[in-house]
Amino acid sequence: MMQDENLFAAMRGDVLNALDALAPGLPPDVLARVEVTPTKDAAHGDMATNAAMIAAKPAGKNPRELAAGLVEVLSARAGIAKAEAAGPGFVNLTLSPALLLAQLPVILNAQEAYGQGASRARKINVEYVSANPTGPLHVGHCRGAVVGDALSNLLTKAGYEVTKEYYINDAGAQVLALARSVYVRYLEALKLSPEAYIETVPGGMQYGGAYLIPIGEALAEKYGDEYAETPEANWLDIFRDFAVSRMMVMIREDLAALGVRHDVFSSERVLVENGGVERGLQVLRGKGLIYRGILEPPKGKTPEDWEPREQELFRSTEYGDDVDRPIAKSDGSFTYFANDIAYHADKVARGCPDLIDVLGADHGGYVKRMQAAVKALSGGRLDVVLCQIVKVMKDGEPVKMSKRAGTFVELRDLIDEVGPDAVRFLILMRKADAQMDFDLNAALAQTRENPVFYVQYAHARCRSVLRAAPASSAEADFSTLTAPEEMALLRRLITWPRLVEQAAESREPHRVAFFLYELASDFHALWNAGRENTALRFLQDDKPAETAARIGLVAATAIVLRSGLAVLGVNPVEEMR
RNA sequence: GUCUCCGUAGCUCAGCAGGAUAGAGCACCAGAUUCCUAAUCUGGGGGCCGUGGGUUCGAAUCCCGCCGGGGACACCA
Repeated sequence: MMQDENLFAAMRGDVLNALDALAPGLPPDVLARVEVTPTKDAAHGDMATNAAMIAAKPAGKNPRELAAGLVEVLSARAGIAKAEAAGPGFVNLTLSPALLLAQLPVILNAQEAYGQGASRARKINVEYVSANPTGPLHVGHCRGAVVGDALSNLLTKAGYEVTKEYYINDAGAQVLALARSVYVRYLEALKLSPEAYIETVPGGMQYGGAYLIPIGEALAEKYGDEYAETPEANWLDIFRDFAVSRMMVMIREDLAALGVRHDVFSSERVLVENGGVERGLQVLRGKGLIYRGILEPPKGKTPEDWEPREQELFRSTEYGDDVDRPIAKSDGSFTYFANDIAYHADKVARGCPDLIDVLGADHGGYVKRMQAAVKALSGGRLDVVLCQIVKVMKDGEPVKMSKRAGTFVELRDLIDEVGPDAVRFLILMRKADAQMDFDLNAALAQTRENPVFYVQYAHARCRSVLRAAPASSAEADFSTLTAPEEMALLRRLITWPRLVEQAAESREPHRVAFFLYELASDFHALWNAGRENTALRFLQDDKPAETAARIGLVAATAIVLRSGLAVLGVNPVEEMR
C-alpha cells in the first residue's frame, strides 16, 4: 500500500478486507457503498470510513460493535497510527506520518503524471461547442467550450481515451439563411442595392452582423458580378459553402484564443450526403422502433395552427421519453432529430460506447429523446452536461451587445478584456448547471477576490522558492516535516488522485477548480507561517537536510498545482510582477 | 398544462453519489509587513439550508406537494 498513488482507494481495500473477516459474504451492492473519505475535521484523523454503518444491517450486527471490530483489525495495519470508533459508527483513521511522508517521493517521481488514473482502455467521446457556423462565438458558447474542454482533460487525466468533437450544423435552413445574408453583403460590395433582393427573401436578412461584410467582399472579388442578378439556384450552394468554411475558420480562431482544440470536426452535411441518416435509422427500424403515427396535440396550450399529421415516429417512450418523437416531417423529409440520431449512431460506430454532449440549457428539452435514441442504438450511455446561461456583469450592471455581431457579447471581446485564463477559471468555479454571473470587475482584480490570481500566485511563489533552492530530490529525508501547516498541505496533496477520479465520474470539472483554490490556500498559509516563525521558512542555509525536505514539499505542491491547472487549461505562471 | 435545472450567511457560491458542530470568498470588525513576493496571512460577528410532509439510526443531500426564478415544450435547426 505504501507505493499506491491513491491512498484512499488503497485504504478502502484494507477496510473491505477487515470487513470481510468480521462479516463474511456481504452482497456486492452493500460493499460498493463502503467509502473511505478525507475528514472535514482534523480531530477525526486523516480518513474516515462508513463501513460499519453500511454493513451493520445486512450483517445483522450493531454498528458500534462492528466499528470496534474494524478498529481492532485496522489498528494492527502498518501505516495506521490510530483507529477509533466515533459517532454512530464511523471509524476514524489517523495515518502514521511515515505513510503520509512516503507520498512525497511518489509525487516527485511521478511528476505531472501524479493522479493520472489507470488506463481504462475505454473510449469516450465528448462533443462540445458545436455552435452553428453562422457567426462568431459569444459568451453563451464560451461556457460550453470551457466546460467541455476541461471535462475532456479531466477524463483523460482519469484514464479515459477521449475524443474531443465539434458537430458542424451545416445542413439546415440556418446555413441557407447565412448564404442569403452573405449574398446581400456581396451585392453591397458590388455597389448594388440589395433592397430588391431582400424583399424576395422570406425571413429577410437574418444575419446582419458586420462580420459578414468581408465575406461579401471576398466573393465579389472572386466572382465579380457573375451572380449579381441571377436566381438563387445558381449561387446558393456556392455561397453557403464559402460562407460556412469562412465561419468555421473564424470559430476556430475564437476557440484557439480560448485555448480550445477539438480532435474531430464532423459535418452534418457530409453525413447526410453519404446516406448516414438512413444508415443510422436502420438500426432503429430493425428493432421495430420506427412507426407511422399521429401525435397528440401538446397538453395545455395547443398551438393555433395545430392539425393532426401522420409522420414517421421514433418510439422513444420505450426508453423513458415522455412522448414519441418525429423523425420525418409530413412531407417525408427528415427532421433535425433524425440527423442527430444518425450523428450519434456514427459516433457509436466509430468505437465510442460512452458519449457526452455538452449543450446549452436551451437544449434541456432534448436530452431525454437523445438518451433514448442512444440507448436504443447501442445500449450505451449518453451523459448530457447542460450549461446554464452566463450573464456578464460590470459594475453591477449586465453587459450586452457587441459591435461586430450586433446581438451578443462576443467571446473575443471577453477574452480581450480579461484574458483566457481568467475566463476559463472563473467559469470553472461554478457548476455547469447553475446560472452564473460573470463579474468582470472580479476577473480583473488582482487580489484574493479573483481565484485565478490566488492560485497562480501560489504557483509563482513555489517557483520563486525553487529558483532560489538546490534541486529537489525524491531521495531526501522528509521526516523533518512535522509542522501542522506542512502536514495540512501534504494531506491536501494526497487527495488529488481521489479528486480526479470523483470529479471525472460525476463529470464535474468545477471540483478541480475548488480543489486548487484550497490547495493554494494551504500553501499561502504555510508561507505566512514562515513569516511569523522563521524556523518554518523553506530555505535555511545552515540546515541543508530540513531545507531539502521542504523544497520537496514545495516542488510537490507546484507539481499538483500545475497538473490541476493543466486540466482546467489555465497557464501556470512562473512569476508575477 | 407537461418536462427540466435552480433556491444554502447581506452578496457570489461550495458542500465530495445520506453521515459527525453546514463551509469559502466578498462586504463588516480587530490584528500581522526590517523577512523565501503582504497580489498574502491570523482571529471575530453573521444561517428555521425556500416551505410543508415522508423515508431512517441519521436528510442541505433521497421521495411527494406547494411557493419563487431560469430554460424547453408538435414537421425550426
